[in-house]
Amino acid sequence: MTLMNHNGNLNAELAVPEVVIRRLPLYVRILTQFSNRGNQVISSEQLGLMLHMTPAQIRKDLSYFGRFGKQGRGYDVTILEQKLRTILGLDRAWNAAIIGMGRLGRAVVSYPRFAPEGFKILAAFDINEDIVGQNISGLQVRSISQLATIVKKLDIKIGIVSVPIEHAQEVIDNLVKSGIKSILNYAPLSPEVPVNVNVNSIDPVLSLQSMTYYMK
Amino acid sequence: MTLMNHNGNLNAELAVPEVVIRRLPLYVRILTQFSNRGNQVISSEQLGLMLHMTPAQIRKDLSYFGRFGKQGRGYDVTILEQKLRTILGLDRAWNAAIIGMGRLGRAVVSYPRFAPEGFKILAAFDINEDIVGQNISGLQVRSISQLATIVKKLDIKIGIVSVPIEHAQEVIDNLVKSGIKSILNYAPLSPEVPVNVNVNSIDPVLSLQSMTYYMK
DNA sequence: CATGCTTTGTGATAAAAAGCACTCACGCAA
DNA sequence: TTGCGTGAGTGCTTTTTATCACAAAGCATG
Repeated sequence: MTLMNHNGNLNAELAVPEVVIRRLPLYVRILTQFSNRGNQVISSEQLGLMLHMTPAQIRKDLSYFGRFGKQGRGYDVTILEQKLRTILGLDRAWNAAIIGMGRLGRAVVSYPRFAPEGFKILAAFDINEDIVGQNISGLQVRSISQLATIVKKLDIKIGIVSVPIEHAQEVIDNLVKSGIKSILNYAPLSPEVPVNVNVNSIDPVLSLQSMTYYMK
Repeated sequence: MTLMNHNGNLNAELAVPEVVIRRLPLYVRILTQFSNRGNQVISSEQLGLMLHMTPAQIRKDLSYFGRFGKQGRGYDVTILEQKLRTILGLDRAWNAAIIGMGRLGRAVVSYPRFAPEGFKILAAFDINEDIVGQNISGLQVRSISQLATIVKKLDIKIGIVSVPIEHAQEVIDNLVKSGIKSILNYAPLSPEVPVNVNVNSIDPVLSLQSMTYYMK
């Protein structure tokens, strides 16, 4: 049934499975580390070793996007890293807004690993009028009512939700209305969003709650 | 090949797929909400609606553990919640220790959703001697050298790793040596652990990095 | 106490993901 | 050059996961 091959495919670029996309950032990460150590070439076997996966899977994953390796040699670290960054859209910066500036929100904005990866939190919002107006880590907290305006003005593409669960769905609806298509959600719920909107939830409690199953 | 049926199976309780285990806490969460709203009965359809999954999948998942529903009616909310909690080991409290009391560690210990779910952070450790001895959110920060001793003394079963990536593997090795079998890891790496140890990583950067793929 | 409606539990089927194994490209060395 | 060793790319197979669809079970109603 004529599916895709490495580039230029008959019936859709939708064909790359989401699991594969979720693994690409892992590859990028290892490649960056490798390149920092001065290595020029890496094999699928080495990658697999570092990520605890089979070399075959890595090769398969990469083959969705092109032929990046050289037989008998491996992958050029720098080139592959660059290609994957481009594929993932990591060759540019992305602006984000955070909604919810309570304890969790404050922790998130001061988290030092977003900015170096090109994710810039440019605006902060809260529902609570006591918090609105405060300056937190260099961000002036705005009223949620300004969301749509600011999203447009600052070209914000990502929403980070760190409000309590009671407000989460409402805030997410607001983000969607403002045109946001990508949401990083810290609230413990499975939000309702249109199919063209992507939500990724961070939920350490769920992780703990499934680990306990194996502790008996 | 004679696999498991709902309880009492010929060749191993290992037979429940991990994906299923990871979904059970979601069911528990919805059941709790439902019961708080005073509902007595819930159907797989309602559950599926709230979690955006098919009713069939929910029924299949539950069928790994028993027959909890009544045909034509659904599941008794309270009973099912209780059963699932027991299956997951959530009918007791679990003691945890956190290693790394920098910014991230401080945020984690003050995160208000662990304790109510029965996860008690009883001890905090750090490598940095400047931090050791400080009192943070009611926890006396200890030297990492005391890890094994304290793990035994306080019956700690879960390790939470919030150290910078450079120290993460070393800290994880230490946890493993201390007898810890379950680790919640906030450092951006795929740690090396023995097969009988469970690591779950929380990594919001990876989430963002795969979402950008769909934003073009 | 039958009839109809609902929803479970589950074999069977389908879809998705992972892994295998082989071919052939490339680099190196003699 | 030629020959050898390594490792990518990829059809094919296997395994895993999700879905379908239906028989049987419970409840409600007259």
